[in-house]
Amino acid sequence: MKRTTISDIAREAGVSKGAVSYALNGRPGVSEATRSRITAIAARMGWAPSSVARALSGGRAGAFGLVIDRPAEVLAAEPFFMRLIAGIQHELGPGPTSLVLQVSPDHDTELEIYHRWHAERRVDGVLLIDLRADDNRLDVLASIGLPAVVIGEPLGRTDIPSAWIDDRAAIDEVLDYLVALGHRRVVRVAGPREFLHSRMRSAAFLAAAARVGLEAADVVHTDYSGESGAAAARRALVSALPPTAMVFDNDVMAVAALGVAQELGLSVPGQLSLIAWEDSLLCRLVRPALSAVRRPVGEFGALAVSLLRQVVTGASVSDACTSAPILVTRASSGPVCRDRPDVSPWASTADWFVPPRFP
Amino acid sequence: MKRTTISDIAREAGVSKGAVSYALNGRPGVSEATRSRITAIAARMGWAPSSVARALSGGRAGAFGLVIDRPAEVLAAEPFFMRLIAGIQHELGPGPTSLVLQVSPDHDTELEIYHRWHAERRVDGVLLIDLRADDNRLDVLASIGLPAVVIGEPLGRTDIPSAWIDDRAAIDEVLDYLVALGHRRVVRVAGPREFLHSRMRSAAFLAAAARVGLEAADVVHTDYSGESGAAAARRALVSALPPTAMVFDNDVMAVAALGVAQELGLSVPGQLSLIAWEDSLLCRLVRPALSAVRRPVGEFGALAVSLLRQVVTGASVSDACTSAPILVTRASSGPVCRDRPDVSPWASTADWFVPPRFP
DNA sequence: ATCCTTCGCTGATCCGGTTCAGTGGTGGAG
DNA sequence: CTCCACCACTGAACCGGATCAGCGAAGGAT
Repeated sequence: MKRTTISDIAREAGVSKGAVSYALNGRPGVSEATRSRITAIAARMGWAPSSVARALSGGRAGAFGLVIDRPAEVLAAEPFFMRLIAGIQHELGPGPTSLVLQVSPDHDTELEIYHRWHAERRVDGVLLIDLRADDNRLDVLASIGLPAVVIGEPLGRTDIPSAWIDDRAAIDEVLDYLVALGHRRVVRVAGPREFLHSRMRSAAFLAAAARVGLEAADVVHTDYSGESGAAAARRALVSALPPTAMVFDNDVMAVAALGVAQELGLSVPGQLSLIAWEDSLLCRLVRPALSAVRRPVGEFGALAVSLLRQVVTGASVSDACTSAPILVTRASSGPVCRDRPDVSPWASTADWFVPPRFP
Repeated sequence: MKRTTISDIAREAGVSKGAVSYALNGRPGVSEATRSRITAIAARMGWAPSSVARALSGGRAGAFGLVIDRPAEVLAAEPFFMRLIAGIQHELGPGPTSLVLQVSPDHDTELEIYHRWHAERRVDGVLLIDLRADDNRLDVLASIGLPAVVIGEPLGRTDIPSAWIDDRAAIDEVLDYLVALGHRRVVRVAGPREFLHSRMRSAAFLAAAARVGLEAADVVHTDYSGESGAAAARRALVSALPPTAMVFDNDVMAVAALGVAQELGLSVPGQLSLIAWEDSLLCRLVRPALSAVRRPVGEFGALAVSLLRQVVTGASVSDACTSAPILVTRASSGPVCRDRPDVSPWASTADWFVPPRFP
């Protein structure tokens, strides 16, 4: 199964390899007549450029890399990554650039992967995700000279620009909505404190809470798991002054909290409103269905790819923002129940203390 | 940021490029003393082989390809793919082979991608998923000579072997379990009829139903979506002789059916047992938690990679099976309620006919 | 008619490895 | 001592494109 090369085409057309290269790449150096003749022959012979040969001589690999440093279990649970990947693919399209994906067990391995990819010239640039507060990936990548784009929060760098979603605006929208419904005590159940996006959303939440004059606004950091979301919800709901609304950093924790509320005999949304971050099938399938902030995740990935395209050409690129996330309200959020006592009625009984059901 | 090449090492060591190549690849042709000296220099200079150069001369691309032909929305909803990818990655490890992923909008595009990958020499082989009954991918790949492995069902081919999970055994286990609980009428809500795995599971289901002597065993094919799962459940449950147990081909449909059962006022598992295929967070988070068949999806991907490794070396490989899937029973399945009438009590009322809640 | 420019194309080189035919030197067998 | 086998290594070709200097021919200006 011999594959056709430009040499075959050159022989067939009776010209030199160089002429074929010019013709097929749309570069000047051949006449239009010759170009169309060569193009026709190439099409007839089913030629496609060898990505490796092109990469070797051109210095480009024709691929972008994405390392995901999350446990496999979390990856499977979070639709975010697949939607992101789908968006990346959509932007890459059928073009000459493909996506190389690697799941990394930890942070150090991730750095090793970047080093290896660079040394092997396997990728032309990488997409960075889940930026941490003290993240050294930016410095490492800058030092080895591997182009990169952050999928996350704006950092104001021109060498490593960011694609970002305006979560701050979404948080404002959510709090305005909750306040309009009469909520005065809101708890945010955030992701890991290490993640910059989680931190920034927490800061935005506290700022918005101060702006709208909430009576109480707390932030609890978790590991994104259903278990920790349930635990956070349980602790908040059995406290002396429980919140009337809770905002979660993903869908899994919100669903887990819904289960906790049901165990505690709390009606949702009568006594407790729940809002998830990241709309998903999960949000729609549970009863009551969960209100959620729907973020343009696919667009997020696509935007990052288009930024990275510019960075690898050597351009100085600035941060870019996706379209705005929107709050999708469903049955899990509603007005505060007027006749609800300040101190929860079940706080005096002991049967709410059920063991967590999440194995 | 000049990257070191074997020429740099050769100059440094005072030997030829060829000697360096022999030394670094552990091939005979250099003395042990020279080899260790060259290896040390390479390590000191931070050398890593250029994957493209190696691919160009060696004829191997150093990558495997995976095309996923499912809508982005389904991809996001199904944890299967991410778990599969995680398993693939784990098997590939930090080695010289990486994974190239492509999401395809349709079947024809998928074939184009294979042609392009082959012509571009971008991948050494591909992993095939979601095999269809009249799938021409096998023939196309065989004709262009691109090594492939099926992730799915055993086909008995040696040129394109299969990695497979023994779903038949799992179906036997599920039906034995349901029969032991007293169920006599079971409906299986399957995936699309086009998918071979869906068909084979349906055939296995009907065979097992005959073996254990079920009173009624029906199969309904769907598109895997929550909507169609809900519709299938609704139709089955309002029929004259409704099933007492339903087995679903994924988790999403089972959860949707749970919502339908609640709308119909059916207790789960009192009046209806539900079993999902593919255990997931979703199964654990809903109330009642769903019994599910947990399949070794990660192992599935890993096994396929190891098969593909052998195929690309030109070996004739036979099908390989993963470890057995297991049935994880939770609150959604239980014994048939003795006092349940054969004709459902709600069939006479009209209020069960709620419109589907899935937008 | 001559010079100069531009066009269209050729031939060679390069990218960074792999691989193979040689080649010089060493050592053992005869 | 000679011959031969073998070892360690060299030099060059090769993979399939990209790129560049150069070259002949055509055309325009003078």
